[in-house]
Amino acid sequence: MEKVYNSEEEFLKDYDSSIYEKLSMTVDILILSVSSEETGNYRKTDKKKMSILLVKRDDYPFKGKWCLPGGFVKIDEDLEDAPIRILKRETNLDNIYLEQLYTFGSVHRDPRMRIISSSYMALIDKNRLNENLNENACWFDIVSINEKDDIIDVILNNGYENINFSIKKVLKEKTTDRYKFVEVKNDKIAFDHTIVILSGLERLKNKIEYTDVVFNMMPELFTLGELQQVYEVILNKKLLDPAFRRIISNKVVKTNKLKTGEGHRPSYLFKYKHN
Amino acid sequence: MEKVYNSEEEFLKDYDSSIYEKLSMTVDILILSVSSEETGNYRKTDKKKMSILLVKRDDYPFKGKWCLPGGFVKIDEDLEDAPIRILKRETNLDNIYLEQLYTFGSVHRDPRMRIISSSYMALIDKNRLNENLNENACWFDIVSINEKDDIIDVILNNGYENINFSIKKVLKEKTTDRYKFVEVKNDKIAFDHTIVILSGLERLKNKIEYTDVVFNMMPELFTLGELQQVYEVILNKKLLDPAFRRIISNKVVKTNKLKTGEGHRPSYLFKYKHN
DNA sequence: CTAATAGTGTCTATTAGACAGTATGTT
DNA sequence: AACATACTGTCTAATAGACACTATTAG
Repeated sequence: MEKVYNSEEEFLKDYDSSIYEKLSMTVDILILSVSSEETGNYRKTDKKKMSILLVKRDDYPFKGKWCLPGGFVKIDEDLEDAPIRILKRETNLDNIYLEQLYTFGSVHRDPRMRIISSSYMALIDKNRLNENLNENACWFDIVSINEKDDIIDVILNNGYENINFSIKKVLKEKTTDRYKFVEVKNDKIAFDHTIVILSGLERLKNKIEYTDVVFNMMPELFTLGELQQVYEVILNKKLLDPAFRRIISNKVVKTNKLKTGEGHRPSYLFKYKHN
Repeated sequence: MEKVYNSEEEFLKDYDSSIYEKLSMTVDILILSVSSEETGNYRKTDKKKMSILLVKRDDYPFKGKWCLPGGFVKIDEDLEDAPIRILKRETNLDNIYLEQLYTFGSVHRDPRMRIISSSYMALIDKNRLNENLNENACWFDIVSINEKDDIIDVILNNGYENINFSIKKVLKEKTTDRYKFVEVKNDKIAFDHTIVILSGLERLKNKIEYTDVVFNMMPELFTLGELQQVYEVILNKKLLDPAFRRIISNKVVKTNKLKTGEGHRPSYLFKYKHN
């Protein structure tokens, strides 16, 4: 016969947590930033690209493949503290914008054992790039993202190595409009991290329209041209100057400082304006 | 000295998964629907309210309090299959729109042991309400949601019992625009489920604007008046008829059927149009 | 007839898109 | 001077908000 408890304290004292089969939890972080590539022409502005931080696995499983920085959630650690700790470990950066993306939990997503993983997105100011990176970590530029017929083709490059993968957008039945990503081609990225990468890029693309998250990727002072380039690289399309300036006009404040020495008319530096 | 593995198979055969401390994973489902309340006047249309399904806990912890339907994720079950199973158990419904909301993982969110929980939102057609409900489950109408000075006050009612809780929207520092919900007053709802409820309602409010998810809450055939009422109850504000009809005109198809017997001009029935 | 909702026409205000123009520092 | 970007003015197209009006049924 089952024991009857009269208070929560009494119940908890007796509680045996081993009756359920337990599992492991990890977090994976998609660390996004915008990098600049010299054009060679002293007049032209640098070409901007999105970049993501990947880590080369030097252990099984997926030995030799690239993956997102991540790690196990400690038993006495809040879920949301895990990505902060891992971000610090990999980039030595504190106080970074982090946002939970999605929690993946297929039974066989990790060949070792049952692992459920929460993915996070971190947005980093480009000027903090390449400082104190963990040695196994490496920035990859997103060379191109091409979508046609529901197949998304992505090419990454870190200066030495190309990574190319393809994902298909598959409509779910009972959702009227949502789709999920399914890997079509991928031989260099471990786990389900290609899906995480695309989910994060898509999330950022949406969020840039109705929030101010971009400013987490910007330095304290920036020109409107630079800000526009970041928008363009995230949205993956050209914007018209007057329209762009109209839209961001109430999110920024003009300073009296100028950015000069660029081979053309100098531009005013702006700051983010909290509302 | 560490053993060197030459293949993934070899590595996995030796792998001891017990080296990490494990934890339990649950899912909680916010089941949302729209209910109708008779007005007493044969001419007037029913008053619509959002409703959510809550379960009374008859065991510790939180014995006697209400919570969202939920349960443990089985060790051999995909994460996303768990909410499907639990939804079936509680409502006997299949093929329902389900969407992951957020994964909560504070160390002490469950007093028994370390549990991380993924919350899901399910959207149900009002005409399937109250059929084959699990006996411990009960629909609560959202009587009111009032927001002033970043405090959100919610009142629920199931016909017998009132539930009233308050949540504060607190800005996070390093996010430029995101806030999180913090409980201010709550003595009837278990765990962190008040937060899940508000997150879901907010998500739905946003998604109704840029997706077609509403139609998961509608029957096969509906009038534009009914559809508009569902929009209004989700957005918690009145809409102007012409504007509403313009916006949804490309999402619906008019049929030649009429809804009559309402004490006023009959209205055409419409169907959802996939695009 | 009346109460109540169904459904439409149209005016106005706001916002988005597009283009063309002027401005200015570096080499 | 010429190049490249900075920045603005303005026209047009599209969209959103508001109001007023007509239509149609059950009782």
